[in-house]
Amino acid sequence: MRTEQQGKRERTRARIAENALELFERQGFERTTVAQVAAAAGVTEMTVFRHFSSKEQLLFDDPYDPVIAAAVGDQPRAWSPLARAVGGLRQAWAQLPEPEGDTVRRRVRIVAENDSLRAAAWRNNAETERLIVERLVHDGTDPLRARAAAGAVLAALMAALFEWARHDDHTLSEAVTVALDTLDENHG
Amino acid sequence: MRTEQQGKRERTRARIAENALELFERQGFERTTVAQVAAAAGVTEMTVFRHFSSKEQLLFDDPYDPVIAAAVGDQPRAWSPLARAVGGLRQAWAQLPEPEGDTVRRRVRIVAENDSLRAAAWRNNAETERLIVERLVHDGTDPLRARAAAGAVLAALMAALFEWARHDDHTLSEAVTVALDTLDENHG
DNA sequence: CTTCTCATGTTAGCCACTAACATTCTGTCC
DNA sequence: GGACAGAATGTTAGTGGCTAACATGAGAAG
Repeated sequence: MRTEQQGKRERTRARIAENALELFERQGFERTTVAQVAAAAGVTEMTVFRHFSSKEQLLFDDPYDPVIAAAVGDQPRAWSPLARAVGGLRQAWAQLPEPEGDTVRRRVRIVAENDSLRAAAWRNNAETERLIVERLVHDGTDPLRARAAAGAVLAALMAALFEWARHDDHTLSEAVTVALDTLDENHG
Repeated sequence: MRTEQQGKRERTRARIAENALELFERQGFERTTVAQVAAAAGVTEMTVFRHFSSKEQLLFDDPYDPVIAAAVGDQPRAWSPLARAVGGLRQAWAQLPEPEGDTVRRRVRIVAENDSLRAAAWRNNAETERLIVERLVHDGTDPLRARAAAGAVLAALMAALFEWARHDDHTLSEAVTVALDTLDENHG
């Protein structure tokens, strides 16, 4: 069966990601070398890069969903671009489950504390942003307004993620809700 | 006089930045090597890095102003965090002159077309964002809301910059106004 | 058992970036 | 004008992220 080889691949990938996370927590992202991650996972540097396109991607496993763009499109076309984007995010978020375990939180925490990684997160969002903009423009929104709305909403989302990772006093959903409400006076 | 040495330093710096911009336009950012930039400027690779902390910084000369944070603080404390941030940006922007020459536009154009550089622009904004957040939190705003508002406003600002660089049909001020209005229904 | 495939290893190299030390150039002070 | 101090640049020798080309080894399939 092909399943066994795929299983092996997935296990290797997971092992690399786990070891990377631990090392990053212990010594910091920048002071950790890809060679160290590889060694800790019992693997070659080359293999790390075959599973993760860059060192940063060791922290950005999570697939960022195009579900969001669709949800934005679902909002009433009479609403302002910002209201549609906020509404879309709220709707998309309601469908996603609260993350299990603490892996996500540990990853986000590391990202939140490093300017370069925060920036890298934006590169990771680029595709989502494009999809939202595309959706809004398709429905007649001015491109500039569409980009502004999409960027603003993603900025709020990232603020929520980072703040949630830093403190233990909110669930992720709560943080996202508060952040989005800040952009949308009707609810805040 | 010390002025002559400083003048020399500035001239070298300017020469490097100019040559870099031309090369980036001709061959693209990633396909241009720092060694090429150095050679074009009649200088060593080492010298390039003494003037610019990284290859990216060759495009981010412009000092991002803490004026913005102060302007945010000037807005009525009764307003919502988002309204204060938007108002602050509007006020700060009104003080700054429309950029002369086409250098700024050419730089932004290159940044706008490259995901990595767009991300790098966020790292460049990190300090501004921190200052805005600090200002809002100091005035009693919840940290999460402060971060969301600051991020949203900067996202809108960047959308304006990128859209302005791409097309010739707006002035920068107009683009910024439209982008900020998108976050602020009172004006949009 | 052989053959094909896919994960992994090996080697060699590019490029951004840094550190340590050497050089040249500028302005100053006598 | 000549010795000196300091700043700008050059040289050399790395480290670390990342890629390309080819080699090996272990499972699946006939």
